This record gives sequence, C-alpha cells and structure tokens, in this order.
Amino acid sequence: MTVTVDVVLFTIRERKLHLLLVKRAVKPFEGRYALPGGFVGEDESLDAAAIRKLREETGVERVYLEQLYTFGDPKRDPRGRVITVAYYALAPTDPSDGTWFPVTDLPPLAFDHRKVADYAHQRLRNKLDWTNVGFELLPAKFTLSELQMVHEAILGEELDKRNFRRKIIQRGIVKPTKEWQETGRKPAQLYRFK
Amino acid sequence: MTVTVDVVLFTIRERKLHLLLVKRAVKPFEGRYALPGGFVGEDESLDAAAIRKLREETGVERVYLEQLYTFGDPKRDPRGRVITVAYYALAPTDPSDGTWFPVTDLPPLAFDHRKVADYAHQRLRNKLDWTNVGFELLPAKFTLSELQMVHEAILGEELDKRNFRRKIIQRGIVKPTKEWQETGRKPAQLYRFK
DNA sequence: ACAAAAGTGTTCCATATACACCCATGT
DNA sequence: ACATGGGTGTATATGGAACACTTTTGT
Repeated sequence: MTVTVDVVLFTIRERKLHLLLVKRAVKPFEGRYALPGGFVGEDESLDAAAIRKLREETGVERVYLEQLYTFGDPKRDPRGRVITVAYYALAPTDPSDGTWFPVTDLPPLAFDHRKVADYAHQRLRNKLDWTNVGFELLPAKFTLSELQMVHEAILGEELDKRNFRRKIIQRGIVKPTKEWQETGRKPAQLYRFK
Repeated sequence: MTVTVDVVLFTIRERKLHLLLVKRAVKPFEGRYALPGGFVGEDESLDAAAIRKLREETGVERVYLEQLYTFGDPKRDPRGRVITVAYYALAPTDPSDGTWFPVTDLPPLAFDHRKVADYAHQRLRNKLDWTNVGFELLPAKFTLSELQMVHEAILGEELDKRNFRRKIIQRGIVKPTKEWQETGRKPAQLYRFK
C-alpha cells in the first residue's frame, strides 16, 4: 500500500481563480494534466511531503497550505493501491513553472484529480466566509479593491463595494499603511494584513 | 508504509458527550485505552475500513460517519511508519461493547489518540452550528428537550429553551408527530427529523 | 398542594443588504 | 473635458440574545 500527496495550488490571474496543473511525463495517464504530487517519503511528514512536491514540481516555496481530504478508493489508481492525502495551497502571485487553468475551464485530468480539485474549490469558498484566507492570495500590501477582487474570484459573484469595505474594516483584520499605489488613475491606499 | 483508520465514536450518556475507547491487548501501549481502529484492507475503501472496524471492535452497525483528518507524523507509531486516516462517528443510543468515557475526563491514550479525539470534538462543535448533525445522536423520534440536551452536551454550555426551539422550528428541519412521550410529568411531543 | 419538566412572545441589538454619488488622477 | 477606478453613508430587513410565566401531569 502506497501513500501519495497531491496539491491543489490556487492563485488569481486576470481577476479569475486559477489552479496549477502539470503534464504527466509517464504512464499511467501519460500526457494528461494532473495535480502536482507524488509519493510520501518513508521518514517525512505529510505536510513536508506536500511542501517538497510543490517545490520540486512547481518551484513554489512559501505558500499557505492545508490538508484537504484523503482519497482512498481502491480503484483510483490503475497501478494498484494508492491512497492520496490531498492538500490545497494558496499562492499570492504567479511565481511558478507549470500551467495555470481557470477553475471554470479545466482540461481532463488524470486519476480522480477532477474530484479533488472540485473538493478544494468548494472548501476554499466555504473558508472564505469564516477566515482570513483571502489574504494568502495577495502580496503583503494590497488595496481594498484587490482584496475584493480576490473574494469575487473565489466566490464567483460580484460584491457591493461599500458593504465589503465596511465588513473588512470592522473585522479589524487589516490596517492601512501610509503608502499609496499608483494605479494609472486615482491612487489607492495600501493595506496590510494584521 | 502502512495505513490505518481510527474512529472517534461519540454518543450521549447521562446528558454528557462520551466517546468509546477500547483497551489494547497487544504491544505497543498494551493495556492502554485507544480509539477503535486498525489496518485498511488491500482492496477496501477507507470508509469501508472504518465501518468494518467499528463493527468488529464495538458491535456498532449503522452510524453517521465522516472523515476527519489524516495524521502522518513519522514518529506517531513506535512500530514504524503508520499513517492513520481518522474518522468520527455519531451513535444514537448506547448499543455497544467497549467502554465509554466523558470527553471531559479521558484516560491516557495510546499513540497520538488524544490529539485525534480533541480534534474530533472540536469538529463536532463546529459542525453543530451549520448542519443537522445533532439528530444523529438521537433515535428517530425525539422531544425538543432531548434535542436541546444533545446540543448542550456537545457545546458544553446551556442554551435558552425558547430561542433554541424557535431556531429549530424556523429552520424547518423537524416535523412534529402525533405521538407524545410519557415523561413521568407533563408529556412531551415527539418530533421527527425531516 | 407541590414538584418537575413542557410549552410559549416580545424587546433589543448586531449584522447583512440594498442602493448612488463625488473625487482624484492620467490622457 | 472626459474616462477610470477610488472612496464614502443611510435606511431597511433579518437573525441572535436576553428574559418569566403558565400548563400539565404524577405523587
């Protein structure tokens, strides 16, 4: 019985939620896109394996990472019994190798990776209401419009600007800096996560 | 690398949340209490393994069951690399072998099972707000006072009777039956989960 | 009659929602 | 001057929290 980790790495590109896929070079599913992942080392924690695989396959170093679910259907891998511990991760910018796809338009995936990806997307949506997970997709300093855009990309719907700003401010989870971002139009104040 | 499942089985006894433990008959941790669980079969799904282990070690047949988290610290089992997929389960009554302990007063546990148990308790508390998970700890027909008692046992705090009943009724998740439970005092109306 | 649990409404506060205009800047 | 995104307030609806008394039954 073997154990793997697979990671659903999200980022925002062009105001849309994307995830990273790698093209498989070997059988099974050779040539298909798959989630980055692979076998867990004999003396390696699951978290460490997920971090290592992200680094090896995508070059990404420091991201928010959280265990998602463990998929163990006996038939999920044609090579035999492979149980995978799925993670999801959030990358602030776009630093990586590999290929990004909008979550609304994924190619066919290897194994049960489509199910894993959908599960991760759902979890991300749910977490957004309760936590500060949105900040993980932004650089250290960001404008409130950027933060709103992240939320809209994850939820897939538009939000009211005034209500959004009030909620964020009243939660006390950001603090304004004294810097302003040149936007080409009216400058926007930069905020920092508290 | 081997994979096990462990199950945190909850029930309510004497108005308190309890969980089931079994005494280990073999090394390591011989004589200590542990969560019911064991190795996953080569051709068995994770859910099936959890259900089987519950049946084998506790006699419990039909319970609510949900995957919790996968614990994979390389040092968590002194025998070598053992990754465990933890589940939690909810049993309506008290049908089983094994020994029940109030969650507030657990004995020392084998492996990292204390961490697993605490994690399960926390998850149960969180889920209570959002889902109908409380019904899984009751028989098919129950009084609203019984349902409130379940919620209080899980949350570890008392709730206001009127507010509780209004919230449950307005959510539309129960429907009254025409039966009444003899309580020794004023009879209580029985409800059913919708 | 008394003890014990069942049952029932209203007020108040906090949070969510709906909604429109002015401002600062670059071209 | 105009186009673009930044920034701001109020009114309403909804959900949660606090709070006390009457009813029915068994002893």
